[in-house]
Amino acid sequence: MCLALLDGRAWTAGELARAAGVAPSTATVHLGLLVDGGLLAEERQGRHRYLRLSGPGAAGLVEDLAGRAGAGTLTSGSLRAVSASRALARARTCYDHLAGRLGVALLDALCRKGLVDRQVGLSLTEPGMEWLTDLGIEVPTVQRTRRPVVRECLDWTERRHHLAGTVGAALCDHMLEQRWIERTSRPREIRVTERGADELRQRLGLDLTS
Amino acid sequence: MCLALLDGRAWTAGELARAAGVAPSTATVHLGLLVDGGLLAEERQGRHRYLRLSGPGAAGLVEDLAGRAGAGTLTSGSLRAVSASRALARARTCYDHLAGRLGVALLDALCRKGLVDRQVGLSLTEPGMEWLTDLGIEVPTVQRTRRPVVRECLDWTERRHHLAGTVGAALCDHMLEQRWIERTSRPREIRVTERGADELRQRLGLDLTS
DNA sequence: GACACGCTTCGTCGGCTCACGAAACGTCCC
DNA sequence: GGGACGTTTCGTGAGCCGACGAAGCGTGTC
Repeated sequence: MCLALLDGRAWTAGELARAAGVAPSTATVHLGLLVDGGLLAEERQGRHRYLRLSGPGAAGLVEDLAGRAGAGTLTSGSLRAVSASRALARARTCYDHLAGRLGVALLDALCRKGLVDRQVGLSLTEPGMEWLTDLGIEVPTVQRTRRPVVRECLDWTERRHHLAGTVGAALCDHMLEQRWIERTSRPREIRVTERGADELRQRLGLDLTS
Repeated sequence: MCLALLDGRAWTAGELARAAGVAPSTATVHLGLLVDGGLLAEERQGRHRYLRLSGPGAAGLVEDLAGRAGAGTLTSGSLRAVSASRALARARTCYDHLAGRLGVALLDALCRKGLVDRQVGLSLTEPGMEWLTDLGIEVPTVQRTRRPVVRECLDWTERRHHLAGTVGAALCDHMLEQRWIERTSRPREIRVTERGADELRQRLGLDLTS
């Protein structure tokens, strides 16, 4: 259920129960514990109980645990499940930023262009800030919650890092808004649009033919 | 046992069993699982089995979980336990860097002096690199393992961040070597020496009278 | 108002987890 | 070699965990 919630959206208790393959009553208990423990936040609307990860910290913890546990279980199963997981490996959202091969390639490209620096921790360079401004993205500064502006997040299909933090989230938002990418019917899956491929090639030298 | 191992040193299986208050046979099983899971690394020497956290990533995960679970349990108990935990709250090591009020104050001072920047993630500034060189600390660059040079680590007594990463570790090493601080007889406890207090005041304007 | 629906509460039960002690093994030190 | 010591293996047992279904509650819909 926590993995399902990594898509960053709020799910109802019933959806999570179905996703996990357990009875609704079972889900109620577990979700209650997770809320009590501060990992999930809930919002009640009518007869629905919406649940989401309580914040980036919680998402980070789930990512970390998932990375260690190895989500290798996803790669086996029915044909349908396998092809779905292949699509997810290609491009997906991870909480509120991009993941999968696309996410990893994006961070690589940003580093190659000198927009993000990996030498001393992960940091946004001066050109990087300009590049974001050019795109119309307001460069976020560190806020109350102390969420890092740029952060590395371990990608558990690629086993390499992709870009998280407020910049990762803002970039993902922007790409969705400008229709460089779009969501498919499946929860966390992402598809790069024609326009997105062009923009990424021009702005970052990123070739997505693979 | 994981919390005990956060002191960054290797413990024997028996020590960990005693620390956790379980039978040696019980500890054997659990430690075996943790090693299999990749969280701990082991090293056998004669009849001893030494265990340590497998790396900074593992330490980070334990820190994160401990922070969420709230180590509030430590603050109650016998008088002896309470005074021990007070000493730990004052200054201790966390894996391989400094924690407790000292650790938090150190990071604050570094930021105030402009040696570390909190605005865009956490990063080491140009003056910060010079400051380290002046101390005789070679400024670490990002290495194979991709361990961040500077990283924020949530301090679970102070509920604020202290400095981790390779610089946090190097600084802690240096302070021990130069006897600015020294270990006490208790596992993770640290005491600031006279000399250390002087140096910290002069170099960082850090006053430790509290 | 009746009904469908989503969620929750409660009671129950199987099974797994985790603890222990006894015994064995290997190492180190007389 | 003998004995102390640290660790491991194995068997056993208590207890908790986590699952379910039935029943109940509140909300939305016809």
